[in-house]
Amino acid sequence: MMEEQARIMQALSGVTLAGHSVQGGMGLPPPHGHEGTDGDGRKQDIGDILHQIMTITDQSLDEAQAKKHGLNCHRMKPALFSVLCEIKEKTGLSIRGAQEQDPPDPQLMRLDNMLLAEGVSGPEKGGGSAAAAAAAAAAGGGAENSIEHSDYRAKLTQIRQIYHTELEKYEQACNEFTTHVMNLLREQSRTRPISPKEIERMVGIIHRKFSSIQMQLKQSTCEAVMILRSRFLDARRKRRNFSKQATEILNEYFYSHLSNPYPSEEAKEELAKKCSITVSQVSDQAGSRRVVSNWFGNKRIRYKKNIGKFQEEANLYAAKTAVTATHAVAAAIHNSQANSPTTPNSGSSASFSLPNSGDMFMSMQSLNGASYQGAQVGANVQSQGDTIRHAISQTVGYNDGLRHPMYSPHSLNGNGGWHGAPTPSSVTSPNEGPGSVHSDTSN
DNA sequence: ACTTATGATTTCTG
DNA sequence: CAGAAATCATAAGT
Repeated sequence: MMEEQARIMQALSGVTLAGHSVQGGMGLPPPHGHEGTDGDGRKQDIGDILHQIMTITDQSLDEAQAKKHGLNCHRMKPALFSVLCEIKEKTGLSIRGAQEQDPPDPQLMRLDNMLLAEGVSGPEKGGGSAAAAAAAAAAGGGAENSIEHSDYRAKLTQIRQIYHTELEKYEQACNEFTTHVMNLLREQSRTRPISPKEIERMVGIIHRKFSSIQMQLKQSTCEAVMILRSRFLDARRKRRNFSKQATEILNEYFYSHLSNPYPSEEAKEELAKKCSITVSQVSDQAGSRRVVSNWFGNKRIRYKKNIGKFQEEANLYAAKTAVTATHAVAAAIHNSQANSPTTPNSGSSASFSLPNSGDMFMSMQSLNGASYQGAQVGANVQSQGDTIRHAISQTVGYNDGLRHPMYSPHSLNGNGGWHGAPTPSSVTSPNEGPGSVHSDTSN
């Protein structure tokens, strides 16, 4: 502080009359002479100077420059200067006191966090094209959502680039402006006292201003990202039919667990994996499981609503699984011939406690006119459990007295699950006919 | 253009 | 909260 003052003084003395450096004390008017004529003249003089100073801004540049020079050379200048120093010293305290620490703006923090989370402000994650290629390569077969994903990434990269450019621009402008102001202040410091604190404050103000501009940038960037995101989400929300393969897998599971088509979370996950329903997006896990849940929810209700319509499909998948099951069982039996085949477990996933093939068989019969060539399909139509037993009974001669493999009228309704399971018998003709009840009264 | 299929969402329910 | 049921909105088939 002291040396700064000294510096300013020095600079000043270089400009003004060399001899008149201010002597240590306050630069008040010299005490000699009473409040007489001399004093009045001086007062007048000072008032004049002040007036000039105050009006200097109203004048043209040249004029002002000239006036400034004049003032600089004025004999009273050193005195005034030190007075100003005094005043500043005092007011400076209050300013300093009033200067609150800028609180870390929560809004800005929020934006920063979001930008970081969105990968806009974070480190560059591989070039767009490279990333896209990687994504495409990774996905292999069903890469359609990866393509979308890379599209998204590309757009995000674009946003990021703009953001960074703008940010840099602002930064640069801020620096430029700061140096400019600093120079200005330095220049002015010859005329008026400027403490480093003041400069600091000035710089602080400038920075704050610029950061508020930056905040706007960040905000609009955030908005852009949000829009992009939502548009993407919408695009994803748009119905995309699953791949043939996926529906196949799901249907397989559904029909082979017809008596209890409620896959466990575990099973859902597995199914999701199998179907490569990697519907990216956050929570690949929960998300894909939800997708599977949706599918089963829809399937259950729609199946129940109009069994007839699903008959063909049911037969198809039942037959399919039956075949695989038979093979599996055959293999199993082959492997463990010694073991008593008390628990015929199929290789496929776990627990279908009470497979009641009755559903299918019966409802198939109840199909309106065009009954599906009964016997043959009927045999195949049995769901896994029965098929297995059947196969076993044929192969090994194992037969628990469960029920007739071919014809089991009322499924043991013991299986509570799948409650609404339309009792086949009552279904006689679940309103079939031409205008079958639209499941959805759409719109 | 209209209908059907189908994935998702919303609302309701136990 | 999971699942049923209703509903929405779009894809796909005609």
